[in-house]
Amino acid sequence: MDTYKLSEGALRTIMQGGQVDCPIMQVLGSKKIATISSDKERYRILLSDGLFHISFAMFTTQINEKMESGELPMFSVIKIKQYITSVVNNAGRSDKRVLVILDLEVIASGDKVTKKIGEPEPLPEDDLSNTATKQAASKPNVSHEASCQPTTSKGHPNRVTLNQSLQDQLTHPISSLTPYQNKWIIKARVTNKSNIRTWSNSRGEGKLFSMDLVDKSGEIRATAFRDLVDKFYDYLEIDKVYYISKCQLKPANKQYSSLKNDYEMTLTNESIIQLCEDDVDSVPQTRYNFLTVDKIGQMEPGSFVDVIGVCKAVSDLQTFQARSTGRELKKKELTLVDHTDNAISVTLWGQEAENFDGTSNPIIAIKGAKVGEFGGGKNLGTTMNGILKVNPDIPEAHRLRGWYDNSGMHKEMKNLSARTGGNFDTPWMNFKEVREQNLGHSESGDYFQVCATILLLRSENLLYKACPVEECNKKVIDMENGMFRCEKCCRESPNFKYRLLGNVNVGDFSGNQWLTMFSSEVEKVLGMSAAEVGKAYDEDKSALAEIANKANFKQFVFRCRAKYEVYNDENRLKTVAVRVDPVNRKEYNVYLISEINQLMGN
DNA sequence: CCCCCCCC
Repeated sequence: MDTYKLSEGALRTIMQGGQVDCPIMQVLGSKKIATISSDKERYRILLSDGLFHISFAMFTTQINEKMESGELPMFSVIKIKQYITSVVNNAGRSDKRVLVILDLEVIASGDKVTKKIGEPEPLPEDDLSNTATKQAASKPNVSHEASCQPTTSKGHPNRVTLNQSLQDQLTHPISSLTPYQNKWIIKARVTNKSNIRTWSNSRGEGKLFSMDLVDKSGEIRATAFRDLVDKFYDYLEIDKVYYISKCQLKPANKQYSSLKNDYEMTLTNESIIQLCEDDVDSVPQTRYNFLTVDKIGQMEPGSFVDVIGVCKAVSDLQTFQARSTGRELKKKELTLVDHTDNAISVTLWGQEAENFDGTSNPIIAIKGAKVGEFGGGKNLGTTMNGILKVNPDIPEAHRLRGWYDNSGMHKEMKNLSARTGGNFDTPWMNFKEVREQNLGHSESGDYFQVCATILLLRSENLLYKACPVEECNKKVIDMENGMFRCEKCCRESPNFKYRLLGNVNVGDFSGNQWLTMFSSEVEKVLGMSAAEVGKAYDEDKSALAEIANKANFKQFVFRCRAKYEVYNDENRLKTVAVRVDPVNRKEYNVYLISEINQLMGN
């Protein structure tokens, strides 16, 4: 069996705050850590250097994935390529230093090693204690904090006087930040900064802004509220690099953020932000996680993606009223294509739409575009949190430029935004909204869906004899000689099929409406086939009234098409329930909750 | 503590 040499004694050096390059260690075990909220799982690692072992090593999120995929079974020998130690406040007890592993290489899988190497003992408490760690950490912490006082004099920020190695030792990668330890300093670039926005709702009111922070290891969103807006907004400038410390971390709400981080930060009164002008080129610009256009077809509406493509076409600026708020909206729609030969429609809004110049087919990179769905096709839209760059100087952009100019411009593209014709996105309405919105004037009719109760299903004309020809459902004329004539097919036949015609008044809390329904939908309402209704009628001519009555006060979701039609020289609104379904409570509640939220101003 | 981001 192979033997592996561990870096004996390295843990003592590291846990006292010292540096060891690429130590070799063995994983002796792991334990899932209980985490707050729905946060991803984290592991606490039992780690040995052959001489000592510690039980409070942690991995960053990326390495957690290795843990979950089984790449790091017990007894694995690893090379630790990058790590930091952090002092955590141990709930009032003495502070504790933890080892956070940022990058590692598996030297040998535990399946191969199969046993513990050496006879490691627990690293003595003395080497972990408050005094030892404070001694190791106090000097840089003190000197650094002294140099990181916030300054309001924009033109003359205090110079950071630390030498480079000290800074590197002090600066933590963004990817290592967690809510479980709070003594960190990051060196990060502000890649995006929102406008100052005010809010007012049932929980209070105030103002805020947020920004995106980026370093070599990752990215995170930070938000400042109320008076901290005044304190920091002007000082923080897009594209500049800052030392930042003492912010509060909390799980990120993925619904609202496209950044690749499980956490986001909130600035507090203790937060320290200091402009950094040393070695800023080592801090990257915008971090993209580009998805090729073809992949966007599989994305859920509401999710965020980073995308890069060629602007193949752009619409004129369009202005219209928002149906919900009545606000005037401006948009421009551009068609983005890439080397996968797929195209997708991207909507730009407001100022961004007005300023956008799509001539000469520029390359467009968007960080944090929101995926939408319309008519069964997918589309993208920019949001306030996203970043749009025209002709960015990055390799992906140069590659696309070459592709498009050489061959891409002549290619036929698959349009992911094409409507598939399904009844997607039919808006929910109540009858008051139906009345007020004066529907029915468009060429193809206006669609809406309503959850309503049947007030009256008319038994008159509920049943009719129809042409037996498969695709022909025309009412036949009883020739009174055993034959039935279809005017549409111009032929007589000895038989017919029964069909139903729904003439129904349905209502909700806000009003009621007469609808017509085709046979298939009346069958769903009655829970009987047309043939069954016909049979009951043949046996007892008065059966229809009773059958129709049974439908009353039942509740359904009616998917309706409203359209004005000329009838007897009169233009009247006809509303057809093209689909009737039992109420899907879960789906309907999503709509009701969104209505409630809107009423609450959330 | 926000999180509205719209339309066909």
